Amino acid sequence: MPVAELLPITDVSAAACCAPLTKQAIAPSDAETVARALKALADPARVRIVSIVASHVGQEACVCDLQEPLGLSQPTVSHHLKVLMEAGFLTRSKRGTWAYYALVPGSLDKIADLLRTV
Amino acid sequence: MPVAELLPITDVSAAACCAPLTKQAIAPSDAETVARALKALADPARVRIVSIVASHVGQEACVCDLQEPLGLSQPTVSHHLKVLMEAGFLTRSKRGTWAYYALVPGSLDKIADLLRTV
DNA sequence: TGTCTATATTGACGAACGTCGATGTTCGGG
DNA sequence: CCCGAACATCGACGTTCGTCAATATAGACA
Repeated sequence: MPVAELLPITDVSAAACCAPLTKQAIAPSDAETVARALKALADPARVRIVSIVASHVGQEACVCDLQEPLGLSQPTVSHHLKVLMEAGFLTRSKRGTWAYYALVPGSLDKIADLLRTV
Repeated sequence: MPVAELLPITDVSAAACCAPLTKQAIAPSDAETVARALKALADPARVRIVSIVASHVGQEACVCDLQEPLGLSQPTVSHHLKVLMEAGFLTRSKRGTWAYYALVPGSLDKIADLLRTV
């Protein structure tokens, strides 16, 4: 995903307080993408979920692995898992009655790299 | 800041679905710290502010540099700047009538590193 | 002193968020 | 075929968030 894109740079002739640029700022649409990913992680419970999942072998865990350490109700845990899935940090694979959530490899590094280049 | 800390690991004798651990998960208090920092960046306008500030020479810009490209009212811009300051991503230095906001060196790398180790 | 300019603060409002209880759904075992 | 277990979805509630108009503050300059 390209981070530094075209940005409609308005004429810089005006104010006296404005310093010159050294590079292009992030494009608004890319900013929204980054913000959406960060928002998915910007919750203590979800940070812990990602960490707990990553701590298990194979980097996957079922809901029953999460509910007790988090101290949250089962619907709330499922809600957070859904948010993390839709943001691309977790995948779900149902085996029998259990639903196993796995960390998407490189997803955390990807957003971390984006942060560095912002 | 230590990321992998002691975590009250409950007895793992119970369920059949639970996979073993390979490391300790993040401590709840650290998760809250990470989440608080991410929440400060989890907004399109604030991502753009950080990017625009970082794009200027010396990695600093005044409010007048931000208001027009963001397309937000001046109070809203000031509000976002305050949030980013309190989260430790920006500093403020007033020179004359203008307020210059500068990127705190390494603050983005710090949170990026935290994300990798979560 | 008084005015103008740049920025901060306040108060208000609608939208989004985190949480829960209740209910729905799906699967395995008797 | 029915029951129980694991998980998802729904509906509701209180809180937080992003935004703005109005107002306050602080500095530059005449």
